Amino acid sequence: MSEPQELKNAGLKATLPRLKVLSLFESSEQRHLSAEDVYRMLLTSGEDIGLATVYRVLTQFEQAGLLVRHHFESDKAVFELNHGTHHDHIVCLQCGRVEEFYDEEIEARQKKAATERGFSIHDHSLHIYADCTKQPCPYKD
Amino acid sequence: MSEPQELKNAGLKATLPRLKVLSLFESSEQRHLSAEDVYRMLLTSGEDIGLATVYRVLTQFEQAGLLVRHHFESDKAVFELNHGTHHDHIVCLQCGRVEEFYDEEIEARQKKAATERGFSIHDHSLHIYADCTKQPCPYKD
DNA sequence: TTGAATGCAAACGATTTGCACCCAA
DNA sequence: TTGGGTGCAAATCGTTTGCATTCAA
Repeated sequence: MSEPQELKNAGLKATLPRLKVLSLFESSEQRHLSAEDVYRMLLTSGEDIGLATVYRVLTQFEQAGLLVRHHFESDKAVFELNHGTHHDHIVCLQCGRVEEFYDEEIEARQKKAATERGFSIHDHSLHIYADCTKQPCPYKD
Repeated sequence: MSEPQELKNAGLKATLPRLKVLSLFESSEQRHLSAEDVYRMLLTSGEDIGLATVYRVLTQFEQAGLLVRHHFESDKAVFELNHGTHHDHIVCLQCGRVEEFYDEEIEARQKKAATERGFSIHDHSLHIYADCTKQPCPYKD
């Protein structure tokens, strides 16, 4: 499906900033991007898009279900394409490396613990904070 | 152990603001408090303590191991007394209710997933985000 | 006495918002 | 044409920091 069509299906006008942000996520090898990341990457590739617009577009994409927002214990939010399949994250607190994983048993036990305590669980990923054991950490923050 | 003594053991001078903040956590029925919460509760009980001091004291207590800091997906950090035993949290995104739990199997599987992917895990609690199923949510935010 | 701790106000970094201008439908 | 979208700058919000003053040891 074309990107303009993806946006229309999400109920959003196919404007230039939206197309650029969407294709950035679809082409970037980094799955998790902050607003600043997106803003800087767009500037670098010669686009003239304001930071406020980036924030607005990211929020709209989140509401439309195109992106998922995470916080990862840092001050700034990161976004990733919503590929529909639920998964959790392991995040290195030193370098920011993120790996995804899924464990059926963890999901089931989470759900049970929540239900027993009067909660209805969200389809919200767990974040496990850790340190890379590789020396040195393979990414810089 | 007396509170002044607890502070000294933690390597901190027993100043009035520190004593007040510590005893607030030890006497509050709410385990999880933000800096603003602490600040307002101190003001209410007639103490004259600056917000900046509250932030400094909370950070020092965290570094000294007296408190643990969490983010709980909201914009502001909350702190709880460090009672030494590791536990995870289930947080209602509507009302902020927090319940603690511990599941051996979840811990083991987390650790395994992390190790397999080149991470050394932190003793950092998981946060499970959910909605209260009780009507209405029993706490207000 | 004296360096550490505080209070206040200014500074900060991430994010949001008001408003005049612009563009996709 | 026209209402939503955008850029810019100013405003927010939580948190931190500089500095002169105060206090615990």
